[in-house]
Amino acid sequence: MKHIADSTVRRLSLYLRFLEEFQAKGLATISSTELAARGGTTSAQVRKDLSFFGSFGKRGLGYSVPELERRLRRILGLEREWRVIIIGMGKIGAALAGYAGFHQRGFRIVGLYDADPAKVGKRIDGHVVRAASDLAREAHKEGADIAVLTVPASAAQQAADAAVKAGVRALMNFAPVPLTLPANVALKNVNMAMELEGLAFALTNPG
Amino acid sequence: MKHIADSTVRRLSLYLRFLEEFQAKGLATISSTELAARGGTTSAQVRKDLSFFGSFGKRGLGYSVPELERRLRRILGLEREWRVIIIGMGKIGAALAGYAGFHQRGFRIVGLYDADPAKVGKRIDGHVVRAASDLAREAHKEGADIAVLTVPASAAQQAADAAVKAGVRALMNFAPVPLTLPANVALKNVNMAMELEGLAFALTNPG
DNA sequence: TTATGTGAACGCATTCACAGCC
DNA sequence: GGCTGTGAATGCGTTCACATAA
Repeated sequence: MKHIADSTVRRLSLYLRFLEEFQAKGLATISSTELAARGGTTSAQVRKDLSFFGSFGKRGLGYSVPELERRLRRILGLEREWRVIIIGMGKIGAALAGYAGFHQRGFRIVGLYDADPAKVGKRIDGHVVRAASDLAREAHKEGADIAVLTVPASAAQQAADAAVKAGVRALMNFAPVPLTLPANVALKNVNMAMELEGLAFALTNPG
Repeated sequence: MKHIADSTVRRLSLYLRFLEEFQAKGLATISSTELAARGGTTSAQVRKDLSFFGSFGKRGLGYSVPELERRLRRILGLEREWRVIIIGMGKIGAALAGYAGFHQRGFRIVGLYDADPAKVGKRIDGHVVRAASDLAREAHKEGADIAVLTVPASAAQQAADAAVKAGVRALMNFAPVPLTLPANVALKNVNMAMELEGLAFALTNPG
């Protein structure tokens, strides 16, 4: 398949959210213009985004809400369940363990890990925290697909390596360090402080 | 000033992190090539990013680490302290209240808010949680610059409006809804579930 | 008439390549 | 010689505009 831009994938996620709302309202069809208005983009953008994956609409009418929703689910890979582990049970990690937004989207937490013996064995949101040293073995057994890294920067690369060894093929990294990974492992960096810095920049350089 | 791309600002934040590391190692100068290697980009990209703001380097030599660090701080608006409030003391909000990464960067928490009376009055990381209904008055008094929104989707727009009324000029929104704001208010949306969906897409459509 | 699907045009971020300076 | 700074070239995502279909 043609390469799809990151920005396109983000918008597809957005469209899916809006479609769920429209679905809940009982609307049967929706036009690219309506979807665009809801998502702060343009109708041409919506049509172009969808056209990468096929022709789902009816000319003169628009898109069938339930059908487009189903198509987007399939495109985004949300028709199956994804098994997620979280490594690092600090505040952010523990908060994510109980984040409802994950579960709603078919992401299932199958393991929580921490290197601190004081935390190992404790229960967080119904999961027993396991020792980081058991990660490779346990996570492999659980068939983990995705790992969320909420460990200190100094431990991030090691944790990532262990996750990869356990068969994880995608990482969401909250640690503020660049990770080195095999080419076939997907990576998404999230950095709260950097987001705030973006806002500080916007406030400092208005316009 | 010329318009600066979002992606450029992100990289500037990255460069600053790396400069701090180099500074800690006692290195006096650094080349665009070294900075690029550390940040997963190219030397031309580094030089172009910096050139938007002036000429900080020495031909044949590179950049002075402490000077470039200072310059980046100024560019990003990190020479002053920013006053931050967090609205919504659910798990994510409470976790962010204690996130060290904010404080290290000069972001100071000046208020925590929640609509739930059961939470109001409680202490979280040294701050007393205040009633959301007092937001406009209190936040104004505290001179809040930035608000972090960690409320349910249904409450997000209302909370955003109250924050703006209190004089906040930048919002970091964790709620999965598009916000409508005055043009002069900066906005950054963060959505964990959407990030995970991006990984699911990458796993489903490899290459 | 209405709204999709898409090639073409556009604009902007990235990369190239080299002149200029240390 | 080494590395910056920057116009020029490139590549790519977005927007335009219209042929096409309901």
